[in-house]
Amino acid sequence: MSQETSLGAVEVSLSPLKRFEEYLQSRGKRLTQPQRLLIEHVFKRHDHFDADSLLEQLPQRGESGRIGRATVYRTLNKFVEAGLLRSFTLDGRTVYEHDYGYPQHDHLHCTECQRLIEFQSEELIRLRDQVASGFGFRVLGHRFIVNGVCDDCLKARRRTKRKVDMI
Amino acid sequence: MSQETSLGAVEVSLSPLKRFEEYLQSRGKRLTQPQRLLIEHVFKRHDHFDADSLLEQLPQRGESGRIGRATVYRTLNKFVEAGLLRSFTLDGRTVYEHDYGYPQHDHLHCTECQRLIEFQSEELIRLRDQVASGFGFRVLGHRFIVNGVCDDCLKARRRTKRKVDMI
DNA sequence: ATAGTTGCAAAACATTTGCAAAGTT
DNA sequence: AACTTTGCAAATGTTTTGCAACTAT
Repeated sequence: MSQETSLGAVEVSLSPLKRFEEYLQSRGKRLTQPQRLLIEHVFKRHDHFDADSLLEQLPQRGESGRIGRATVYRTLNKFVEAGLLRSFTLDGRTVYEHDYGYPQHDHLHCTECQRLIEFQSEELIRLRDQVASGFGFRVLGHRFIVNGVCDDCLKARRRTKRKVDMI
Repeated sequence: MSQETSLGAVEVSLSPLKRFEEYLQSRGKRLTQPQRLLIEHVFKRHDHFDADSLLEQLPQRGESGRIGRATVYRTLNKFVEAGLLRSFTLDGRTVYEHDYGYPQHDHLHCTECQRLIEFQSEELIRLRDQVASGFGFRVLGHRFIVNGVCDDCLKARRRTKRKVDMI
């Protein structure tokens, strides 16, 4: 999912792994090696990714063999259920990003370079809740994606403009 | 796409069909019976739908035979390109709604009954553009979907509450 | 031991595409 | 006639599922 702009972290009491263990225990589920490896990999750095790119990044030969595609999908779903990750759809594929320990935010999506720029706006939340309450609607969440062209791509366009005009 | 709440129409000069004909002519494309039938069907009433539900609603035996799934997909794409329809993704499927002759708006999505409630907010647009300009980002559009539980479903829940509590 | 988890391959979905036949201009 | 569109079936791309083997508790 290439480049991105990210916000600062937020203080949390438990590590993602601990948080996940709690989630699993509360439902009689089990923590396994593949899950441990995935959680470590996913929380190593903040970025946006999809199941397939994550799969590609995984070591093809871990000590406990390779991690299958199905496991990646199944585990990502668990992470979302556990509140570790948040997901949304972009061009037909599911994109994941950190949720646990990361502030609520929205995105500017550059349709040229695919970059996702994060931003926070309390005003948006206020507006959302105000609109919803007008409909007697109980808000559980939202997704707000602004699409357009980022600064860098606009600059690149200007740079190329002359050449293009000359054709 | 079941129930919904819709906003009023907006004055337009041309009918959707005329508008589409203009679009086609400007690109040397052709208007056909299936397209005519689809445009008529789609603009008969304002609602949200996906390619498959539209296909199901079509008469299985028109005078010119049946309309195939591929044609529905291809034609919907043309409608979007022509600015007649707008589309967004909901739970992995593409949802369409009127764009031409209909005001810009956003949605509250009830995750219980799947209803889509439309609302308009100029403030949202202002906020969006303000945030974007702070990043030197050129806005082309956005999608904002608030999910939660609608008024009706909340009421239904309350009605059922007692029974549930007694189990 | 008892269940949940894995990896693989197959299945499930939504959508797109190749192609010959049919329709439009 | 020239070229676009259609319908079908096959292909695509993403995500899910069935199942036997494996693993955590």
